[in-house]
Amino acid sequence: MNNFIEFCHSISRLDDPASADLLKKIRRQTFEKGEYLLKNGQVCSRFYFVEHGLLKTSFKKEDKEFIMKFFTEGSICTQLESYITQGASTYDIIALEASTVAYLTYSDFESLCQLHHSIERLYRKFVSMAAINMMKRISEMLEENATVRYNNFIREQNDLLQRVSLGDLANYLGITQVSLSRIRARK
Amino acid sequence: MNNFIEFCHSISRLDDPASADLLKKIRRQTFEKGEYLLKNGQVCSRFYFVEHGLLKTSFKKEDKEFIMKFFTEGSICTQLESYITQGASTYDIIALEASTVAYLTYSDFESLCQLHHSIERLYRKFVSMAAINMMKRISEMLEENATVRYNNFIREQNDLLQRVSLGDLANYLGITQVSLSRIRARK
DNA sequence: AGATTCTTTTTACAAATGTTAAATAATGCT
DNA sequence: AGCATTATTTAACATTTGTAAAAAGAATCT
Repeated sequence: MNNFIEFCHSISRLDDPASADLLKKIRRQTFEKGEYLLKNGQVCSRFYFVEHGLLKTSFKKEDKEFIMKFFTEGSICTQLESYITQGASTYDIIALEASTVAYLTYSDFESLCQLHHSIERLYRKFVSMAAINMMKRISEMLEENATVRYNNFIREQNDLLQRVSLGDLANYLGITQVSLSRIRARK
Repeated sequence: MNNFIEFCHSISRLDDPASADLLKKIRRQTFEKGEYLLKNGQVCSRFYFVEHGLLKTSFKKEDKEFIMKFFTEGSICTQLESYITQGASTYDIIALEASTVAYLTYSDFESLCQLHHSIERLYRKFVSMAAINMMKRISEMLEENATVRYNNFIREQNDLLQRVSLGDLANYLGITQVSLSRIRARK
């Protein structure tokens, strides 16, 4: 499922006028590998959907990078805090592969929500999905050590393992690359 | 702010009919210290708001307990995943102090969302707030070690420190009580 | 191919956290 | 008050993870 409007329909029923209005507002853009969709300090003014490619949201602290999330084809990709509050982001969004994204601007999406109850509901469900995913991540970080987290990752996102550098994977798991390398060695 | 309906108004504008309908559906209940609002395996069928008291959501794994969140006066208290999916919860919700909560049942809240666009928007904002909070928690777990997380906790929730056992605090921080005790000792 | 750069692994040592058990302190009960 | 229970701290040792530096391996470029 890498078509935004189809994805929306699969998440929540949209009446025809809503669907038509939504379709009119969807924009599209492509990014090269390494390009920034959002830079630390900017406001995230777009609600992205990944059609092709792979991206990450991350932030840096004292030369160390931490990755909040990878975004693959068929997933919503936004820096939620900045998007919701329309405040400066502390995160980047960076293309890890050449990527094409569909997006709605913040003001378009907000207008659509005002105009169409069914789009407001769609948005509600998007955020609900994001919240559930984050809760799972928190649980996993609480209860499992890095070895288990790594094994969970290769079990649940084996495809990603092929596409993400081990450095980035370590930054996502919250350990150093050296530590990840160690974990991989003893198996 | 420990009145549910006022809290709702403070989050998102509600038109009068919506506000009136919402008010009609709000129920109230009190719990003794130690009582369960939700047990692992049950479906979370209520959307709680804490008027007085203190609660936690937690889960157990191999005798170890992990705490997802504390809920104080004036905050939403729900096991979001179970509530949203209406599936069995893997978490408990437990009163840490005698507590009184206001709540909406799932079916009432869903009906209200169908009926009133402004309540759908309110719900959207509730979930957005929850998502932002969880994202902050994830960042903190990624970038800070237990000592810093403990110091952040006493800085940002010093009131809670007085009300929560150190065991529970350790379970929230994701470390053992022994380790927390050590952190507290060296200061 | 050779040179360069980036990624990953390895090594050695330091620091943080976990585990188990015991000791101490605090709380609640009768 | 005295007893029992629970919460917290301390100690000793094991394991995990971090740090820094070097080595090995892969990818890129000309």
